[in-house]
Amino acid sequence: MPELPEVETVMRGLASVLEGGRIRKVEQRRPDLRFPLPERFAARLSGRRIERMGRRAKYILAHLDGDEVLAMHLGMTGRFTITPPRVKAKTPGDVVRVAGGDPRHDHVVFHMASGAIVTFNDARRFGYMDLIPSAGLESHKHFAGLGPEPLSNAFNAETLAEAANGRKVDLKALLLDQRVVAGLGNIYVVEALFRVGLKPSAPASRLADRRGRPAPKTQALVAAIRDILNEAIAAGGSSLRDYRHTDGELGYFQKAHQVYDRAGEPCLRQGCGGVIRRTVQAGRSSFHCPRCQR
DNA sequence: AAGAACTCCTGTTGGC
DNA sequence: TGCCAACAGGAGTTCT
Repeated sequence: MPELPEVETVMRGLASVLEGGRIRKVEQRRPDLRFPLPERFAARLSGRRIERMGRRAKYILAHLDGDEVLAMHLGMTGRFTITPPRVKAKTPGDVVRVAGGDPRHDHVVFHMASGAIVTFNDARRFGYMDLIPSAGLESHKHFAGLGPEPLSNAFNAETLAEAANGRKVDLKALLLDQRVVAGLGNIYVVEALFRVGLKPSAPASRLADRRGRPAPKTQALVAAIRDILNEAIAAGGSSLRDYRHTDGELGYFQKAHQVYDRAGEPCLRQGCGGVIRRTVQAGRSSFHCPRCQR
């Protein structure tokens, strides 16, 4: 569900109440999410100060005192809700319920010294959390293989062409591969390919010439990915079926989707007249305009 | 070893 | 209206 812009938006929302704050107590309501939670998870977090919030790929990072990082992944349906200090719920959990989903899926609850309460809710439990020593973060198994951040200079036409060179997968699969570029998901890949007129099923090798140098459209694709992510972050992240900002407000970037979930609807490019088509690649939906994507 | 298939889990949606 | 299959924004693991 959440891709880089949504994760960034959630992280910023969390930073407003967590950064510089101290964790008073953590309620861990089940032993695992997608993976087992760390040993003595709640006990190890209580009393810790959150020095800084950050993000890497689709991971939200809470840098703790004592040189450990709490890494959190939202999976498909993970969400955080914030109950600010001094909000008195009529019944316990009342405020959280506004946007937090079914209370049965409240798995981890952070009680801050400030009085703020941050609740992690995840129906499908594809999300996970881990406590990792700061020094070993980049070499941790979840992070070691990650490709460059798409908004950093490390992601550019040259590195993308290099990653695509000789690959047999299609463009869709290449861009979803977190080892190639970290943070894209189904929606933004589909949207970026539309912008540059490449169809999702085209071979990834089209991004490189015979020497592994960038092909003509490679630079445009890099630029489109950056633009789309920046626009989405600016808009506060997408809001789809089960996504909410941490404060319960709906996002609105879905209004800007040009092809995603628009099967059968007209292509929005001026004068195109094509009809958006849904296809399935590796069990996942893709959308493209057959007239302007080749 | 790359690439594709399968898997985890629950909620929602669309077709009949 | 009710029922049930299909599908959902992720990604690690297992196969071929």
